[in-house]
Amino acid sequence: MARTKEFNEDKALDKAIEIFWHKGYNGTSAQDLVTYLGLSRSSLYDTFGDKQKLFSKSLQRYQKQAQETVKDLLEKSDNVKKTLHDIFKQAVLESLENRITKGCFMVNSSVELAMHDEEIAKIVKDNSKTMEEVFTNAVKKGQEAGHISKQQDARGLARFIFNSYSGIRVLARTGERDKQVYDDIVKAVFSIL
Amino acid sequence: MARTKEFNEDKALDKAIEIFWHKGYNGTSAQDLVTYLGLSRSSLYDTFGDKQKLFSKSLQRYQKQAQETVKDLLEKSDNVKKTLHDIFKQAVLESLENRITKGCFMVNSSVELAMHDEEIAKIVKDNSKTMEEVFTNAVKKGQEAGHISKQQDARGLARFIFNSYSGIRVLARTGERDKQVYDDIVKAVFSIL
DNA sequence: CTAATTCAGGAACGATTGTTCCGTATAATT
DNA sequence: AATTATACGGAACAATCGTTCCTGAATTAG
Repeated sequence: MARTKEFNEDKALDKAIEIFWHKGYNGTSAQDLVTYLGLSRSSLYDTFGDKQKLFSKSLQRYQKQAQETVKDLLEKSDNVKKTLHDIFKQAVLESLENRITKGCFMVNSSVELAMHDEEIAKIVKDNSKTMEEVFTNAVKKGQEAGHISKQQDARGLARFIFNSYSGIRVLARTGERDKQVYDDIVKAVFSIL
Repeated sequence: MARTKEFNEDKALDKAIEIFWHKGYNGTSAQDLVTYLGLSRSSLYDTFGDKQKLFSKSLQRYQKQAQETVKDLLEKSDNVKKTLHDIFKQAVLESLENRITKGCFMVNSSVELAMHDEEIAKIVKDNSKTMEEVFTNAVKKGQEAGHISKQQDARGLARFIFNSYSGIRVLARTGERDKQVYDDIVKAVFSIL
């Protein structure tokens, strides 16, 4: 009975992720969104409600994607320490490859909004909890396989790993472009495991 | 010849630090500043120029204060490892004590602005460089005194320490209030040294 | 064909943004 | 006491903010 949408909602969301990731929530205007997503004001508001809802949906989509990638890699891995190392190496590469580094959308959003927006705070908390679980399981697996030291408990190490990862993403956001800096950090982090 | 200022410029700057630290640059309006600093629009603009200049001055003042504190502690210390540990413990306490945690003004500003404001980027870069130097000297001192392992080079460890510190400040900003999480991270960090 | 719905584009909304300007009050210097 | 430079309070600015609404054309299902 009705006309079909001409744009793909998920692709529009991916565009929204990109611009919010780069400019932040407060730094992105409605006009920015209209221009960058390539759809009209009316379509944008009809589809996504308002700016806050669009941001929230974008962050949730980003979280889901990022989480699943890491989770799959670690669950399929038969050498968890190496896989963790690969994940960090990948983060370092991403920090260096683009002239404009965006860091981590979740970290950026935590810093900008978690204190002021309950819904975003909830997403951030969910993410932390899930990632802690993923890393904890991974560390346990590595400890049982003998790849990772059993001197410290798995959850503590998982929290440490996640913290180091956050730090690296902040570093990227500062514009650091010296690979040696990242490599020094990663080296120290993995000297513990 | 002229009327005297009724307010103290440095105290006003400290107020500006507080509100920018809490709400970020884009999240703080001119009205917020007028209200919170307690001076008129005209005085504010006459004294500090514009919002960007006021922010820049605030961040520089914060940097100077924070840097000197850490630098003094480490240079006067005769057990650098313990002093570093104290600095981390202090950061953990600050993350837990206020119902509203502000993280680290420098980290927040890096994430929000370093990509988009060259002047802020310069301050952030300066800060990173100086802090790296301070930590490197501290680690060297600790290594010579036998408190810190010589297995890894001082600069690499310094970068790792700074990175862990950033991570903890992000964690605070996410609203994490479980002391155990912070303690696990600090424990892992210091197991390296 | 009809009815329903979405589309793009833009006008327009009131609110808020950062900033400027002006008249008056005030205090130090002559 | 007169002069003068500046701080002050507040009105006012244009611009932009996020959001709503209207138009008319396009598209689809019944």
